[in-house]
Amino acid sequence: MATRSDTTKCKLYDAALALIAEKGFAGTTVDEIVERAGVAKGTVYYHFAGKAELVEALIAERLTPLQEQFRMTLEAACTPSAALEALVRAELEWIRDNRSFSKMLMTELWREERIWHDTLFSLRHSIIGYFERAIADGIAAGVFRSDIDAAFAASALFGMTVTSALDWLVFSPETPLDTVAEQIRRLASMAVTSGSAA
Amino acid sequence: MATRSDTTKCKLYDAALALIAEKGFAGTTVDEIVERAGVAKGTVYYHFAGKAELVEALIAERLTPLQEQFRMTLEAACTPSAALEALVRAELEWIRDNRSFSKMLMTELWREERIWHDTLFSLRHSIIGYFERAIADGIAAGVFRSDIDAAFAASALFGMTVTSALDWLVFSPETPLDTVAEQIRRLASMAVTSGSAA
Amino acid sequence: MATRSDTTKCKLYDAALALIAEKGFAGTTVDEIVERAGVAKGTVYYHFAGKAELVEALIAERLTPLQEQFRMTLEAACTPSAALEALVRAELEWIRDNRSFSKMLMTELWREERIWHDTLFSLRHSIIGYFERAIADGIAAGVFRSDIDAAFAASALFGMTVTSALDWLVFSPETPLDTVAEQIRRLASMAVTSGSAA
Amino acid sequence: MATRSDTTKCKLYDAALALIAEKGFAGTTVDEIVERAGVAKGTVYYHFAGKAELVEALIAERLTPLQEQFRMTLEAACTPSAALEALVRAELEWIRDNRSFSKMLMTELWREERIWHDTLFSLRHSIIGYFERAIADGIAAGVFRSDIDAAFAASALFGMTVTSALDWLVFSPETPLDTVAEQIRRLASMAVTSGSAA
DNA sequence: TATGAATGAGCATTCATTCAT
DNA sequence: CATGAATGAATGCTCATTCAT
Repeated sequence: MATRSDTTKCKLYDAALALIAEKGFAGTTVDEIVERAGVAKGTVYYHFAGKAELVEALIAERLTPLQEQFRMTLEAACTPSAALEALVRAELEWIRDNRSFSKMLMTELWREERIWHDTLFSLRHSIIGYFERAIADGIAAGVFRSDIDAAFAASALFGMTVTSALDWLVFSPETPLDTVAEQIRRLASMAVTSGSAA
Repeated sequence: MATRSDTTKCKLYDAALALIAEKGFAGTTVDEIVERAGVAKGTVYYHFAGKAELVEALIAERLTPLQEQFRMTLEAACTPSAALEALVRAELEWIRDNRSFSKMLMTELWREERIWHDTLFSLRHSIIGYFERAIADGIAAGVFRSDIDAAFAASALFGMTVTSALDWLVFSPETPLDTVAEQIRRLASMAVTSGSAA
Repeated sequence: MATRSDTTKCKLYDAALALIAEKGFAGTTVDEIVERAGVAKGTVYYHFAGKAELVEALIAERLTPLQEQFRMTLEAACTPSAALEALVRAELEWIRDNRSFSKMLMTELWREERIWHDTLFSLRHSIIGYFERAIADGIAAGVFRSDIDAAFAASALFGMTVTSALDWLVFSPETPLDTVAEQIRRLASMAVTSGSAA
Repeated sequence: MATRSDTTKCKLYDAALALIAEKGFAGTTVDEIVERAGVAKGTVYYHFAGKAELVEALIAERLTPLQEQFRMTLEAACTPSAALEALVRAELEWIRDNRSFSKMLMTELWREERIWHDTLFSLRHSIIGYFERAIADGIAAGVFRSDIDAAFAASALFGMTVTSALDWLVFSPETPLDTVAEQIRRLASMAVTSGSAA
């Protein structure tokens, strides 16, 4: 099933991802990518229209499983609180396991002129959508406070998790994921749980 | 007092900032910067050692007032809760008023090879430090829960605010700052306030 | 009789001719040729040694009938004047019916480094030879003036016809061939007919 | 008056012209041009948008004097016959003195996709216009036959001259210009002069 | 203090050709 | 007889930097 083309593309994806995470898109040359992938330069242009399109294809290919994972995470959870916790954990795990990809996403997400801008933004929107659904469910069920905007809170929690995750991986990678998840859980659950406020 | 040299540098700073925010550091050429600044190409190299050094100087010049503002914000607040709220508001205001700069910071922060990497990271560290101090004060005073790590929570709140701010500016810039600040205040205050947890 | 090989070659000839007429030899890629011909890239190299050799074979294949037509035209004419007129008409007809080929000939004729340069020049020489023979016959018969060089006049008339034909096809293709032929006949016959000069 | 820029551009024009006449536009590399011109590669792109634009500028720059020469030639002539003869002679002289340029014109004129296509065609049109005016004057004056189309005859004579000139330069460059001019004069003057026809 | 023509190493991309199937 | 994935030398172009004025 894995054709020769697929194998070659995969080698290119891996090489490009590792290099771009380290040096950025503009800082990575096609020469470096093909050298790392072990193919000739022309091969990139046989399979893709150009360097940017290679990255676009890479993003599309690697992002589908991520979205799928989030979808399943949300479906598996019984309560809104559990769903939120599971989503945070899934996000942390994915960032930990796809560090290169996460870093690339962080640095390329806000660059508006890139051709994969739309792909990236729709991903972001769809992921935050899962958080939003969990929060909206919690509000409807009365377990989450009703004076917050679900969409706003979703984006805020997502950003909190990303920031914490990157801090974690850069400054104290030896900390177990559970500890990080627990810290975020405490902050996040309190932030949205209904009850007495300040 | 404003010498001709200062005027020229300022024009270069403004031009570079606007362009880099839009297209990134690597995507912005010296030609574009000097054209927008209305000076000749050689002028950049008369005032700075190179393109990177121009940006480094720009960052250093624009960062001092930011830190100063945070310092004063923290000093002016009476209670830890008020301090946290004021810091969030200061962060939001700054991002709103320095949108280009914020965007540049977001995209360049994680690029390790850049010469201003250290400057940027120490800025981040210092800003988060203000949040951390407010949270630690609150924990010590018993108004904030003691089962969270002040440093961790500080970074998380900072990231939550940045993410919300960028979402705000990109997707719904017409929303008043007060509304955004209030949403974050609700999430943040609950997150750290001591009381019953989920 | 038409083997599969012949069919494939013919498809390649047609595709190559159309593209080269429009974009020139250097401006046409093998990829474009095979796409238009509907065959795979390797097929070109199965049948020909390379791109240049494909064009060389194409020229050789399409040129034989042209020369044959000129030979028969000359033989069929009774008088030198009629011969000249018939040659002009044959040239016009061929250019009209082989527009792509004519255009390719025009642009490639003066490119000395090409491998088919000799083929093309000998063709040109042979065609002009037919004109020359008709003019020389006319001079010998006393119906054409004797103060012109037959070879020179042949080349001049040939060039006049080509130029007029291309102008015709490019700028006023709706004009009937007869009108064009008649105009050239008037200019040409006067040019060579013996009588009083200016 | 000759600025540094002008000097550099001129060196590039000379180098490009010589090389393109020999090897064609597509066959000439920018590297070859700059090496022959004795400047660095970037210089081409400092002064022109690209290789094609360099050639476009070259054509525009070298064509103005040619048109001017034709205009003066036509004005200086007393009679239509003399005008025609002078135009033919001017064309021959120019082709002889600008052999590289002529050859480039011949091979690039029919390539429709080039950016200088319009420039080249309007030149052609303007030059043929001078022939046309002379012929039309002769017809009006009764010295040229009235059964030919002035525009058609102009194009035909122009083409006849070009073809003869290139034949001359390629196959018998030792022939004096006067001999060639005289041959063409005989053919051309007879072709258009009013009198008994075949 | 400022200019802008010139530089050249580095880059993305093209494309005729090869070859295993 | 035909394919199409792979190749890599060659090419047009970019752009940070230099320097004479």
